[in-house]
Amino acid sequence: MDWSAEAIEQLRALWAEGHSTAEIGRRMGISKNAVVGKAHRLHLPARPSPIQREQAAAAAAAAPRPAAAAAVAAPAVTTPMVRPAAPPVVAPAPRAAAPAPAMRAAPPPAVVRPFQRSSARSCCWPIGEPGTPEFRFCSAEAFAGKPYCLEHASIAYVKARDRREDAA
DNA sequence: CCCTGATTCGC
DNA sequence: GCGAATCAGG
Repeated sequence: MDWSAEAIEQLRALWAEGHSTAEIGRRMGISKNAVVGKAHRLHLPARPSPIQREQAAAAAAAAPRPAAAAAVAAPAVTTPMVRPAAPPVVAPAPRAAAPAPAMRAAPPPAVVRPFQRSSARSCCWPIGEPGTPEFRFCSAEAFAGKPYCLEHASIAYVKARDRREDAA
């Protein structure tokens, strides 16, 4: 896997959209290990892993402060709709700064058609982290009725293999 | 057994 | 830097 700028962009985009590492791997034709390894090296915001969640929970149980205990006891508001649930107040984890990546502000760079107006023909490939000020869309001229420019369409439309998440 | 993500470590 | 192997959990 040569991690070209596009590849990294795609990884970032998919990661920011909250896809599982295996799913990202499937889409990019690489292993989930490659995905998670690269993500780690890129210092992408770690999403709550089963393991860490358990460890945090164990830590919470081990050192139950009143406030934390109350938080745990409470139904903890509603579960976010996005799958990678942000580590809520419940976790007094040392890695507290978990930035809750999931925002789903970005159109999935996949077969799903985002908000493509018939008149709008600028590429809506997401650039940057959704939710950050830097986040924007490519906005280059889109390619022949597609929501993306030629460059991004080439990486957006990937082999329709086993995609479970966006198979709308 | 399917899945999840993180870390390790030889390359 | 890369990613398979491995770990650790659901």
